[in-house]
Amino acid sequence: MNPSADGLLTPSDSTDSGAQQIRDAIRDAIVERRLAPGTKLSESDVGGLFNVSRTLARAALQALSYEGLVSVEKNRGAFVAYPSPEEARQIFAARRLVEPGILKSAAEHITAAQLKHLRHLLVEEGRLMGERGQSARRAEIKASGDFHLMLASISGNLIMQRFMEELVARSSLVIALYGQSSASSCGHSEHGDIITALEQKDVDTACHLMLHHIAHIEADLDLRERKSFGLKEAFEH
Amino acid sequence: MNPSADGLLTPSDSTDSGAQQIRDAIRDAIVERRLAPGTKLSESDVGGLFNVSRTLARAALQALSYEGLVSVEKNRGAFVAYPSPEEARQIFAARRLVEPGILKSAAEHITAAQLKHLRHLLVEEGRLMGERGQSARRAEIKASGDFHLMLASISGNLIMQRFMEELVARSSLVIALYGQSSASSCGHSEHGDIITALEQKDVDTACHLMLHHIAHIEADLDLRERKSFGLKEAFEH
DNA sequence: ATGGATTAAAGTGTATACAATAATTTGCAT
DNA sequence: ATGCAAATTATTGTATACACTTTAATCCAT
Repeated sequence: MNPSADGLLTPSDSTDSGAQQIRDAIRDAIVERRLAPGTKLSESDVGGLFNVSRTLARAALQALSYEGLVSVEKNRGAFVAYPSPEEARQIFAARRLVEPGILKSAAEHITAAQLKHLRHLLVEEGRLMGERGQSARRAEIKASGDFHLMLASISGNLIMQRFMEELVARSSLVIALYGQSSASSCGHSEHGDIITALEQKDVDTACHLMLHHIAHIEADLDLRERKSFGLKEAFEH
Repeated sequence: MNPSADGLLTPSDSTDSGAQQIRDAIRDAIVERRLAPGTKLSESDVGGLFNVSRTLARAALQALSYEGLVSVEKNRGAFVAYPSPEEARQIFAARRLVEPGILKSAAEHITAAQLKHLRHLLVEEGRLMGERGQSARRAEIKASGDFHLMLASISGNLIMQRFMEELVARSSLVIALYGQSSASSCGHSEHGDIITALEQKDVDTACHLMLHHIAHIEADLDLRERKSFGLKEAFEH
């Protein structure tokens, strides 16, 4: 039985090539934090939820494990990834390493239309910050990531784009686990500043702002080992 | 029937968890260029070669497609990837973007033992350059990549390490397709120079040398669209 | 012979079936 | 009641089976 997965996923009524679809749906659920880290994803449950056989469910889970969003343990099954503090540090180290370069490349290629699109994403993000409720929060989380992904897309490098997709998704998991201030939105204005620097073709400033921005997100994390003690320890004293 | 796969792969006699093993074996075969770009990898053939069912063969091929080493076309099957010139450019752009950062991080963490290990890899690489024959060539290709992977490993970031593994493997495919001077070894001395710079804690120089090195490899490529025209066109005039 | 439609073969997409492993429950002795 | 062992259940690992798509081969008409 998996009560926590009830109604969490949205099996889209579609005509597509199977596993990919399921993978995307589960990924969205993880990134938007409808599925908590550590949640068991049994093949039968996943298959049942999407009305497919275990074969496809398994393929989807396997795919997600390559992205680092799901960890599969031999003979034990798949779980929503539960990144360790060290893993979290490495994820953000990777972003610090990579995002300035992406930004630089994006600055070289960016068109007026794309700049407008970025601004559009920004106001959308702002609007969601104003709204209240679960679904607005989820949309906000996604929007915040989309800003970074849009930059990767503008950079014109598909490989870096896919890599950033992985990093952004995993970041969402890390923030879900270790984030403190519920305001994941704190970085909103920083996004705006980066766009402004881009508009002015000031790449160095933009990169600087980006590093600052990532540092801000990281600063909101409490990366102490969560021992996840069970019942007994939890109620001692 | 797939004659070209005959005797190319080495089904290791092992006790492991199935698909992973097959994936690794095929990846090695691709990276060491025993499998040419475009080669069809049918699920039955792969399964037969490793004495497993299509299920596992398929899983392995799927996994390789996530790494960009194999491309699977719906209802048509899996093929050793045949990167386009544009894809090739993006792979090397990604390396230029990422490797200086990795090198910087490696320089911060490197120990004396690791430096020694790097030097050891270097002499091994040199030794292989001297030898003659297919298997030496393959080993040399692998050794050349291992230098870059070792740096990623030293950087201490598992995520960047895995990313570099993907980039190095795909680079091998690109060189197989578009490389001109058969001497993939031309970069050997440059590897040495980078190590020397590392020894002297001169990170800036090391990064510079690295960028130069990557540029050198790229310069040896002829990135023109290969139309791969068939028979008729090939014999017109 | 050549071109095109039809038919046969081969291969992939997905579901199901069976074997092996891990988790859970039951039963028993203390 | 508590702790351990055996048996039961559930879940994963892998193979096989069947449906569907693509590719190749065959056949006929021109």
